[in-house]
Amino acid sequence: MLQILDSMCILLAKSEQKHFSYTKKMLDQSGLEISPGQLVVLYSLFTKDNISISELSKNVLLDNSTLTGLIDRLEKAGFVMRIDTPNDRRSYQIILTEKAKSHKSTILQLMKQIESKMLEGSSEAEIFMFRSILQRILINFNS
Amino acid sequence: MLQILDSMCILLAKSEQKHFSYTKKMLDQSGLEISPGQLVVLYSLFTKDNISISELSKNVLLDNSTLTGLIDRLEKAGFVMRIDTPNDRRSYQIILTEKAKSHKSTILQLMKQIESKMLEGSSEAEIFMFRSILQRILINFNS
DNA sequence: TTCTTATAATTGGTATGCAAATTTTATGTA
DNA sequence: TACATAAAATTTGCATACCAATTATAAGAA
Repeated sequence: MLQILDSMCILLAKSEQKHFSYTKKMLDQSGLEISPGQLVVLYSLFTKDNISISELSKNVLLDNSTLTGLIDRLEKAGFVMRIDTPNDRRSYQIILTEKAKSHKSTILQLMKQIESKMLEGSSEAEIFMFRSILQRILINFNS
Repeated sequence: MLQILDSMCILLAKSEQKHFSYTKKMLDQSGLEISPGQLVVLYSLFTKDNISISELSKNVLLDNSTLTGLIDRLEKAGFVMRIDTPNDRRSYQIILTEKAKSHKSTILQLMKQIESKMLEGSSEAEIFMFRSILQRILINFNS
Protein backbone atom coordinates (compact mmCIF):
# COMPACT_ATOMS: atom_id res chain seq x y z
CA MET A 1 0.00 0.00 0.00
CA LEU A 2 1.26 3.46 -0.90
CA GLN A 3 2.61 5.50 1.97
CA ILE A 4 0.34 8.51 1.39
CA LEU A 5 -2.72 6.31 1.90
CA ASP A 6 -1.95 5.95 5.59
CA SER A 7 -3.63 9.34 5.78
CA MET A 8 -7.40 8.87 5.87
CA CYS A 9 -7.84 12.26 4.25
CA ILE A 10 -5.68 11.37 1.30
CA LEU A 11 -7.29 7.94 1.06
CA LEU A 12 -10.67 9.64 0.79
CA ALA A 13 -9.38 12.07 -1.83
CA LYS A 14 -7.82 9.36 -3.96
CA SER A 15 -10.89 7.14 -3.75
CA GLU A 16 -12.97 9.98 -5.11
CA GLN A 17 -10.37 10.74 -7.76
CA LYS A 18 -10.51 7.16 -9.02
CA HIS A 19 -14.29 7.19 -8.84
CA PHE A 20 -14.33 10.34 -10.94
CA SER A 21 -12.02 8.84 -13.56
CA TYR A 22 -14.04 5.63 -13.72
CA THR A 23 -17.27 7.60 -14.10
CA LYS A 24 -15.74 9.64 -16.89
CA LYS A 25 -14.57 6.49 -18.65
CA MET A 26 -18.00 4.84 -18.38
CA LEU A 27 -19.74 7.98 -19.65
CA ASP A 28 -17.34 8.17 -22.58
CA GLN A 29 -18.05 4.56 -23.47
CA SER A 30 -21.81 5.06 -23.16
CA GLY A 31 -21.88 7.60 -25.96
CA LEU A 32 -24.18 9.80 -23.88
CA GLU A 33 -21.94 12.85 -24.33
CA ILE A 34 -22.29 13.74 -20.66
CA SER A 35 -19.53 14.63 -18.21
CA PRO A 36 -19.34 13.51 -14.55
CA GLY A 37 -20.29 16.97 -13.32
CA GLN A 38 -23.24 17.16 -15.68
CA LEU A 39 -24.37 13.75 -14.45
CA VAL A 40 -24.92 15.06 -10.92
CA VAL A 41 -26.85 18.06 -12.20
CA LEU A 42 -29.08 15.89 -14.36
CA TYR A 43 -29.62 13.46 -11.47
CA SER A 44 -30.90 16.33 -9.37
CA LEU A 45 -33.03 17.79 -12.16
CA PHE A 46 -34.68 14.40 -12.75
CA THR A 47 -36.12 14.78 -9.27
CA LYS A 48 -36.91 18.49 -9.55
CA ASP A 49 -36.40 20.79 -12.50
CA ASN A 50 -37.98 24.11 -13.45
CA ILE A 51 -35.94 25.84 -10.76
CA SER A 52 -33.46 28.73 -10.75
CA ILE A 53 -29.69 28.40 -10.78
CA SER A 54 -29.64 29.49 -7.14
CA GLU A 55 -32.11 26.81 -6.10
CA LEU A 56 -30.24 24.23 -8.12
CA SER A 57 -26.98 25.23 -6.50
CA LYS A 58 -28.45 24.30 -3.13
CA ASN A 59 -29.67 20.97 -4.48
CA VAL A 60 -26.32 19.95 -5.94
CA LEU A 61 -24.00 21.62 -3.39
CA LEU A 62 -22.22 23.68 -6.01
CA ASP A 63 -21.48 27.37 -6.24
CA ASN A 64 -23.56 29.44 -8.64
CA SER A 65 -20.45 30.24 -10.65
CA THR A 66 -19.67 26.55 -11.12
CA LEU A 67 -23.22 25.87 -12.23
CA THR A 68 -23.16 28.60 -14.85
CA GLY A 69 -20.54 26.68 -16.81
CA LEU A 70 -22.18 23.29 -16.26
CA ILE A 71 -25.54 24.57 -17.43
CA ASP A 72 -23.89 26.25 -20.42
CA ARG A 73 -22.51 22.91 -21.55
CA LEU A 74 -25.72 21.01 -20.77
CA GLU A 75 -27.70 23.57 -22.73
CA LYS A 76 -25.29 23.41 -25.66
CA ALA A 77 -25.62 19.61 -25.65
CA GLY A 78 -29.41 19.90 -25.67
CA PHE A 79 -30.17 18.44 -22.22
CA VAL A 80 -31.53 21.53 -20.51
CA MET A 81 -32.94 24.95 -21.37
CA ARG A 82 -32.90 28.31 -19.60
CA ILE A 83 -36.35 29.89 -19.68
CA ASP A 84 -37.27 33.28 -18.27
CA THR A 85 -38.60 33.49 -14.74
CA PRO A 86 -41.85 35.47 -14.65
CA ASN A 87 -41.62 38.66 -12.62
CA ASP A 88 -37.86 38.44 -12.16
CA ARG A 89 -35.68 39.35 -15.08
CA ARG A 90 -32.51 38.48 -13.15
CA SER A 91 -33.13 34.77 -13.10
CA TYR A 92 -33.88 31.79 -15.31
CA GLN A 93 -35.65 28.52 -14.72
CA ILE A 94 -33.69 25.44 -15.69
CA ILE A 95 -35.82 22.78 -17.33
CA LEU A 96 -35.00 19.37 -18.76
CA THR A 97 -35.49 18.84 -22.49
CA GLU A 98 -37.25 15.84 -23.99
CA LYS A 99 -33.80 14.56 -24.97
CA ALA A 100 -32.75 14.52 -21.32
CA LYS A 101 -35.96 12.81 -20.24
CA SER A 102 -35.57 10.19 -22.92
CA HIS A 103 -32.15 9.26 -21.55
CA LYS A 104 -33.21 9.22 -17.91
CA SER A 105 -33.39 5.46 -17.44
CA THR A 106 -30.12 4.89 -19.28
CA ILE A 107 -28.42 7.45 -17.07
CA LEU A 108 -29.84 6.05 -13.85
CA GLN A 109 -28.83 2.57 -14.88
CA LEU A 110 -25.29 3.72 -15.57
CA MET A 111 -25.11 5.33 -12.15
CA LYS A 112 -26.27 2.11 -10.50
CA GLN A 113 -23.63 0.24 -12.45
CA ILE A 114 -20.90 2.57 -11.23
CA GLU A 115 -22.13 2.30 -7.66
CA SER A 116 -22.09 -1.49 -7.92
CA LYS A 117 -18.53 -1.42 -9.15
CA MET A 118 -17.53 0.89 -6.34
CA LEU A 119 -19.08 -1.19 -3.58
CA GLU A 120 -18.14 -4.58 -5.00
CA GLY A 121 -17.09 -6.90 -2.20
CA SER A 122 -18.68 -4.88 0.60
CA SER A 123 -21.53 -6.27 2.69
CA GLU A 124 -24.84 -4.56 3.30
CA ALA A 125 -23.81 -3.82 6.88
CA GLU A 126 -20.51 -2.34 5.76
CA ILE A 127 -22.24 -0.19 3.17
CA PHE A 128 -24.71 1.03 5.74
CA MET A 129 -21.89 2.06 8.05
CA PHE A 130 -19.92 3.57 5.19
CA ARG A 131 -22.87 5.73 4.27
CA SER A 132 -23.38 6.95 7.81
CA ILE A 133 -19.72 7.85 8.23
CA LEU A 134 -19.70 9.80 4.95
CA GLN A 135 -22.80 11.65 6.09
CA ARG A 136 -21.08 12.49 9.36
CA ILE A 137 -18.01 13.72 7.48
CA LEU A 138 -20.18 16.03 5.43
CA ILE A 139 -21.72 17.40 8.63
CA ASN A 140 -18.34 17.74 10.36
CA PHE A 141 -16.89 19.81 7.56
CA ASN A 142 -19.94 22.03 7.41
CA SER A 143 -19.64 23.13 11.02
CA MET B 1 -30.91 15.10 3.63
CA LEU B 2 -30.44 16.28 0.05
CA GLN B 3 -31.87 14.01 -2.60
CA ILE B 4 -28.62 13.64 -4.55
CA LEU B 5 -26.96 12.13 -1.48
CA ASP B 6 -29.04 8.99 -1.77
CA SER B 7 -26.42 8.07 -4.36
CA MET B 8 -23.35 6.65 -2.60
CA CYS B 9 -21.19 7.86 -5.45
CA ILE B 10 -22.35 11.44 -5.09
CA LEU B 11 -22.11 11.21 -1.31
CA LEU B 12 -18.48 10.19 -1.69
CA ALA B 13 -17.80 12.99 -4.15
CA LYS B 14 -19.39 15.64 -1.98
CA SER B 15 -17.61 14.43 1.14
CA GLU B 16 -14.31 14.84 -0.63
CA GLN B 17 -15.36 18.21 -2.00
CA LYS B 18 -16.08 19.48 1.50
CA HIS B 19 -12.87 17.94 2.78
CA PHE B 20 -10.95 19.76 0.08
CA SER B 21 -12.58 23.11 0.91
CA TYR B 22 -11.93 22.64 4.62
CA THR B 23 -8.29 21.76 3.97
CA LYS B 24 -7.92 24.82 1.80
CA LYS B 25 -9.43 27.01 4.51
CA MET B 26 -7.16 25.57 7.21
CA LEU B 27 -4.09 26.01 5.03
CA ASP B 28 -5.05 29.60 4.28
CA GLN B 29 -5.43 30.31 7.98
CA SER B 30 -2.12 28.65 8.82
CA GLY B 31 -0.16 31.13 6.74
CA LEU B 32 1.90 28.27 5.32
CA GLU B 33 1.22 29.38 1.73
CA ILE B 34 0.57 25.81 0.65
CA SER B 35 -2.37 24.50 -1.38
CA PRO B 36 -4.21 21.20 -0.77
CA GLY B 37 -2.57 19.57 -3.77
CA GLN B 38 0.87 20.69 -2.69
CA LEU B 39 0.17 19.26 0.77
CA VAL B 40 -0.12 15.75 -0.60
CA VAL B 41 3.09 16.11 -2.60
CA LEU B 42 5.01 17.40 0.41
CA TYR B 43 3.57 14.61 2.57
CA SER B 44 4.97 12.07 0.15
CA LEU B 45 8.31 13.85 -0.20
CA PHE B 46 8.72 13.92 3.60
CA THR B 47 8.89 10.14 3.40
CA LYS B 48 11.00 9.98 0.25
CA ASP B 49 12.43 12.82 -1.77
CA ASN B 50 15.33 13.00 -4.22
CA ILE B 51 13.23 11.19 -6.82
CA SER B 52 12.14 11.97 -10.35
CA ILE B 53 8.77 13.38 -11.38
CA SER B 54 7.85 9.97 -12.76
CA GLU B 55 8.66 8.21 -9.50
CA LEU B 56 6.82 10.85 -7.56
CA SER B 57 3.78 10.49 -9.80
CA LYS B 58 3.54 6.85 -8.75
CA ASN B 59 3.86 7.79 -5.09
CA VAL B 60 1.10 10.40 -5.18
CA LEU B 61 -1.18 8.81 -7.79
CA LEU B 62 -1.06 11.81 -10.08
CA ASP B 63 -0.30 12.17 -13.75
CA ASN B 64 3.10 13.57 -14.71
CA SER B 65 1.43 16.55 -16.33
CA THR B 66 -0.42 17.40 -13.13
CA LEU B 67 2.78 17.18 -11.14
CA THR B 68 4.65 19.53 -13.44
CA GLY B 69 2.38 22.39 -12.38
CA LEU B 70 2.36 21.41 -8.72
CA ILE B 71 6.14 21.22 -8.61
CA ASP B 72 6.38 24.53 -10.45
CA ARG B 73 4.39 26.22 -7.72
CA LEU B 74 6.19 24.41 -4.89
CA GLU B 75 9.51 25.41 -6.39
CA LYS B 76 8.43 29.01 -6.81
CA ALA B 77 7.33 29.04 -3.16
CA GLY B 78 10.70 27.65 -2.09
CA PHE B 79 9.61 24.23 -0.82
CA VAL B 80 11.31 22.02 -3.39
CA MET B 81 14.07 22.17 -5.99
CA ARG B 82 14.62 20.42 -9.30
CA ILE B 83 18.19 19.18 -9.55
CA ASP B 84 19.72 17.43 -12.54
CA THR B 85 19.71 13.65 -12.61
CA PRO B 86 23.23 12.32 -13.30
CA ASN B 87 23.46 10.41 -16.57
CA ASP B 88 19.96 11.34 -17.72
CA ARG B 89 19.43 14.80 -19.05
CA ARG B 90 15.71 14.20 -19.57
CA SER B 91 14.88 14.05 -15.89
CA TYR B 92 15.22 15.93 -12.63
CA GLN B 93 15.36 14.88 -9.02
CA ILE B 94 12.88 16.62 -6.74
CA ILE B 95 14.35 17.47 -3.36
CA LEU B 96 12.92 19.23 -0.32
CA THR B 97 14.45 22.54 0.70
CA GLU B 98 15.41 23.40 4.27
CA LYS B 99 12.34 25.61 4.35
CA ALA B 100 10.12 22.61 3.64
CA LYS B 101 11.89 20.50 6.26
CA SER B 102 11.55 23.24 8.84
CA HIS B 103 7.78 23.22 8.37
CA LYS B 104 7.40 19.45 8.41
CA SER B 105 6.03 19.08 11.94
CA THR B 106 3.64 22.01 11.50
CA ILE B 107 2.33 20.48 8.31
CA LEU B 108 1.93 17.01 9.77
CA GLN B 109 0.15 18.47 12.78
CA LEU B 110 -2.25 20.36 10.55
CA MET B 111 -3.02 17.19 8.63
CA LYS B 112 -3.76 15.35 11.88
CA GLN B 113 -6.03 18.18 12.89
CA ILE B 114 -7.99 17.95 9.64
CA GLU B 115 -8.27 14.18 9.98
CA SER B 116 -9.58 14.59 13.53
CA LYS B 117 -12.20 17.03 12.34
CA MET B 118 -13.20 14.68 9.55
CA LEU B 119 -13.59 11.63 11.77
CA GLU B 120 -15.14 13.42 14.74
CA GLY B 121 -17.85 11.26 16.28
CA SER B 122 -16.72 8.01 14.67
CA SER B 123 -15.47 5.10 16.75
CA GLU B 124 -12.20 3.27 16.25
CA ALA B 125 -14.10 0.29 14.88
CA GLU B 126 -16.03 2.45 12.45
CA ILE B 127 -12.85 4.17 11.29
CA PHE B 128 -11.18 0.84 10.77
CA MET B 129 -14.03 -0.36 8.61
CA PHE B 130 -14.22 2.97 6.79
CA ARG B 131 -10.54 2.67 5.89
CA SER B 132 -10.91 -0.85 4.59
CA ILE B 133 -13.90 0.04 2.43
CA LEU B 134 -12.07 3.02 0.94
CA GLN B 135 -9.11 0.77 0.17
CA ARG B 136 -11.45 -1.68 -1.52
CA ILE B 137 -13.00 1.12 -3.55
CA LEU B 138 -9.58 2.16 -4.74
CA ILE B 139 -8.87 -1.42 -5.81
CA ASN B 140 -12.27 -1.84 -7.46
CA PHE B 141 -11.80 1.22 -9.63
CA ASN B 142 -8.29 0.17 -10.61
CA SER B 143 -9.43 -3.14 -12.10
C1' DT C 1 26.92 3.69 -36.36
C1' DT C 2 22.28 4.73 -37.77
C1' DC C 3 17.53 4.16 -37.26
C1' DT C 4 13.64 2.94 -34.53
C1' DT C 5 11.50 2.85 -30.32
C1' DA C 6 10.89 4.11 -25.66
C1' DT C 7 11.04 7.26 -21.79
C1' DA C 8 10.98 11.92 -19.01
C1' DA C 9 9.02 16.03 -18.67
C1' DT C 10 6.35 19.65 -20.41
C1' DT C 11 2.61 22.04 -22.97
C1' DG C 12 -2.09 22.69 -24.48
C1' DG C 13 -6.93 21.69 -24.21
C1' DT C 14 -10.99 20.57 -21.41
C1' DA C 15 -13.70 19.94 -17.08
C1' DT C 16 -14.40 20.67 -12.45
C1' DG C 17 -14.54 23.80 -8.21
C1' DC C 18 -14.31 28.21 -5.42
C1' DA C 19 -13.79 33.20 -4.24
C1' DA C 20 -14.05 37.82 -5.65
C1' DA C 21 -15.68 41.16 -8.68
C1' DT C 22 -19.21 42.66 -11.98
C1' DT C 23 -23.74 43.42 -14.21
C1' DT C 24 -28.48 43.59 -14.05
C1' DT C 25 -32.63 43.79 -11.69
C1' DA C 26 -35.48 43.84 -7.17
C1' DT C 27 -36.50 45.44 -2.87
C1' DG C 28 -36.62 48.33 1.01
C1' DT C 29 -36.05 52.96 2.97
C1' DA C 30 -36.03 57.95 3.27
C1' DT D 1 -39.79 59.01 -6.23
C1' DA D 2 -34.77 58.60 -5.32
C1' DC D 3 -31.25 56.14 -3.18
C1' DA D 4 -29.16 52.39 -0.72
C1' DT D 5 -29.08 47.61 -0.28
C1' DA D 6 -29.84 42.99 -1.67
C1' DA D 7 -30.11 39.22 -4.80
C1' DA D 8 -29.40 36.40 -9.40
C1' DA D 9 -26.39 35.21 -12.63
C1' DT D 10 -22.15 35.70 -14.88
C1' DT D 11 -17.17 36.63 -15.53
C1' DT D 12 -12.46 36.28 -14.17
C1' DG D 13 -8.63 34.23 -11.93
C1' DC D 14 -6.60 30.40 -9.70
C1' DA D 15 -5.88 25.38 -8.44
C1' DT D 16 -6.62 20.77 -9.37
C1' DA D 17 -6.89 16.64 -12.71
C1' DC D 18 -6.73 14.07 -17.04
C1' DC D 19 -5.49 13.01 -21.96
C1' DA D 20 -3.10 13.86 -26.15
C1' DA D 21 0.62 15.89 -28.35
C1' DT D 22 5.33 17.63 -28.19
C1' DT D 23 10.34 18.01 -27.17
C1' DA D 24 14.49 16.20 -25.72
C1' DT D 25 17.11 12.41 -24.64
C1' DA D 26 18.16 7.43 -23.96
C1' DA D 27 18.26 2.74 -25.28
C1' DG D 28 17.91 -1.01 -28.30
C1' DA D 29 18.15 -3.07 -33.03
C1' DA D 30 19.84 -3.42 -37.69
